[in-house]
Amino acid sequence: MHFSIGELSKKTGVKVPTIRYYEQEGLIAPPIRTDGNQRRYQDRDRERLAFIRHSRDLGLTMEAIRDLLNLSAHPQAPCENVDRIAADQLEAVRERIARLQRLETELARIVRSCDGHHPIAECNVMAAFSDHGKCDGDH
Amino acid sequence: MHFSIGELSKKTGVKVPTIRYYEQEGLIAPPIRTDGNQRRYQDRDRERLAFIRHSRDLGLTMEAIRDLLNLSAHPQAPCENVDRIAADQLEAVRERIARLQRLETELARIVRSCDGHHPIAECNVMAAFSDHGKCDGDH
DNA sequence: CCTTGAACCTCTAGTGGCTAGAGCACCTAT
DNA sequence: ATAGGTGCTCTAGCCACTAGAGGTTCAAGG
Repeated sequence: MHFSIGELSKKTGVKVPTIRYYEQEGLIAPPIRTDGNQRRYQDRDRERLAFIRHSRDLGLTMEAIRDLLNLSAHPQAPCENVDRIAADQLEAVRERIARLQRLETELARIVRSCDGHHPIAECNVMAAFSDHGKCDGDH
Repeated sequence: MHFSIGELSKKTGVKVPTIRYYEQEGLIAPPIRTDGNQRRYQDRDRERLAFIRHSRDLGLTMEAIRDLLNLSAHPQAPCENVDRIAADQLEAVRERIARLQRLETELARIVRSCDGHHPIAECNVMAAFSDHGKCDGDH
């Protein structure tokens, strides 16, 4: 029924200090305590923490998660705001992918430009890092 | 010949506080000062800072940049270590892309699963955030 | 009942790579 | 001579934790 922070950690995969941090930040409610001041959790807490964990794994910021948790407190309200948070996150992920792909192209070109057998003074990789003019895009 | 930190900033696109931060971190040498204690830079400093800036734009960590700068102090040494830093960075970028693409797939599926016109209690997006079991991969 | 040691507690500081702000001094143009 | 734009140092803040110190409590075994 009631379990310790270590057990909650094992059940959810969230590290113990992180759980305490989430409590401090108001993402999870302060649980009840034993006479000796140790935290004791219930299934309710486990579900909420699992939600937070999974949302973090999906790349959501703590702010977005906070918004979702607030929204979930009004289960009758329409879910458009929920969906918008997810759509925004998808868009953000797509932008980061696009940016990284430009980087990858550039780095691949740089790596190909040298075989590792020159003195550094004549290394094309070194030259490429020095000089943006040798790049195609703007990254 | 000699120019102020503001001018160096304009020439390189690195913000003034960032230049001071790089100096503090030992990436660039402390420049000479005016009688009134203001920094005065030379072209040499501009080149080094441009190198740092471009390397940062290519996603290198400050540690990797520090390594490159140290290597460049031995221009006769073979460039294999330089090339390895670049190759490692390329590999890191590719891993981040792969991870983000898994995320994108998952998020796209989640976003598609709801049209925004349900009460939150029945929202598939909300359900997907709660429960990793509904996901394909492990992100 | 007592002891052991694993797990818990709070509090502070550190991570990376900057950025913002306070409260001053200086430098250049008029 | 003065105005205001630029410079200086120092401290704190950002995000989302993570690490460590120094102490307390809990559960299992004797």
